[in-house]
Amino acid sequence: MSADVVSADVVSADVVSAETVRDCRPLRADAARNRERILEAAIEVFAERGLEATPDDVAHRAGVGVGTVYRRFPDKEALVEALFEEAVNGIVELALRAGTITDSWDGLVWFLEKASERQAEDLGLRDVTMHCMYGRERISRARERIVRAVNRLVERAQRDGHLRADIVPADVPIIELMVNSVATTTGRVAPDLWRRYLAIVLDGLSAHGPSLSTLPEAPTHEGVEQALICRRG
Amino acid sequence: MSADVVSADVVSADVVSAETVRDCRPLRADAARNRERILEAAIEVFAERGLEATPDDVAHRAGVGVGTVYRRFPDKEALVEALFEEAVNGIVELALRAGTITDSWDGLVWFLEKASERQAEDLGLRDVTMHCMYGRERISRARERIVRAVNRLVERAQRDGHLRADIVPADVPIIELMVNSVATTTGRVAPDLWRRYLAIVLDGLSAHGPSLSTLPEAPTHEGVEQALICRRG
DNA sequence: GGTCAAGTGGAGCGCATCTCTCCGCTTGAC
DNA sequence: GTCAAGCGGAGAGATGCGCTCCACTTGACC
Repeated sequence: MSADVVSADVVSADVVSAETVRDCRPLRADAARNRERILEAAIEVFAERGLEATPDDVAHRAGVGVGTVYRRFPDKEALVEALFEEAVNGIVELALRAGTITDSWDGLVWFLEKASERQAEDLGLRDVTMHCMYGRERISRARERIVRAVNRLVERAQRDGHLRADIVPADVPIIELMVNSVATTTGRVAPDLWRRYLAIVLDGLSAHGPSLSTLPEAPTHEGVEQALICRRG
Repeated sequence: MSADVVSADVVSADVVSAETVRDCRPLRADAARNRERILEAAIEVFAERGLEATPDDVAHRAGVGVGTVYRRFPDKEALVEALFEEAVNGIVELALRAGTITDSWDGLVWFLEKASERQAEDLGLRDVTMHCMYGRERISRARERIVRAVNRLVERAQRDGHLRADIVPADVPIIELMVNSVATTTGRVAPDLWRRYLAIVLDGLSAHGPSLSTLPEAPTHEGVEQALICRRG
């Protein structure tokens, strides 16, 4: 890949991975401005459409050409990593903060709600946390930290007798998967509907039985039908 | 579409939709045999890969050429409809039979389990029942019958005080969506894992609190990780 | 103001993947 | 033996992807 440029510029060839150029020579003013625009556009576009959004979409939203995107980021994966390392670390932080909430059940509930909320708002974040494949290096390390923090949340809630004893930490990602699937499918029609099903699942996880607190707003028959029509293959 | 054949064969042009030919003139022996092979292959292929399986896949599995498939079925949708009308009606039947089970809660649980089971075994059926888009004519009529039968199941279970009063019939397809998403994602690694999450959700739906019956086998951390890696985009 | 590396835009390449057609060859029915 | 019916499968045509290439523009520095 970089081998075919060697003839032109031998010295800088191995340093020039477009991302690291940033701290070698300062970008020209217009280039720096465009870089910011690209990042902002990428955040929006990936949040709306998930990782299936294309670099062309990002470029268009940023008001630049695709070439400009590829000048700053060697490929799509680099762009995704640059964007989502922070966001995934945000989830780690949620899990850690949840551990500081006094009531262990409240902590677990708070984590599941906040994590689902972020993933419902940002389909790119959902894809990055759920489907591994992207971001081997930095992001998957963050994923491991999430696992450890979630382990502690689960064990603590069980020790306190709030969470059913037959739940295991590995249930948590599956539960998030279920809630995500609702958010993905019904998001356009009813952006907060997933909360209702998270509440139902939480009642099923509780060692004390249903919370008896009323569920979030119910879906309409028409709304559900509309949401199920024409969703992504 | 059929307009450009007119010059060749005016008289039969409007009757000759390849599906209806069956009851005009009997197929030649070998053609009839191939038709059966195609249907059998299609059942297998769509069950394994869902509606994203291609007519080429079906032809290959049946040991015939694609042309032969298109000779019998005018297009992919016709093939899908021919296959799944029966299967979707099977779901209607499940809902009706569930209504005859003496205990209304048991009836609802039985329906959700059986319906999920069929959809976990047959990804094509899952796609046909959940995503509308395919099979406007015959299949979507069956879907309406499912809705009516499910309404009755839900109302009966609530009247008897087994199902939480704040659940509505439209919750049922969403719950199936959640369970399906688990079956789809973890199916290869742990084909029965979805039962565990259906059980959790059912505990959340019950007006009496957790069933206290032990949950189906828990997932392993490794299994979950493996299932989340490399799934469909 | 002139110079030129740095930066730009977007047409388009190469690839993959779909659904479906076309046509020369084969075969079963009479 | 005849020939319509049936057959296989190459490939047309559409779509959509990630990414490259290069003629042109522009900001930074003298």
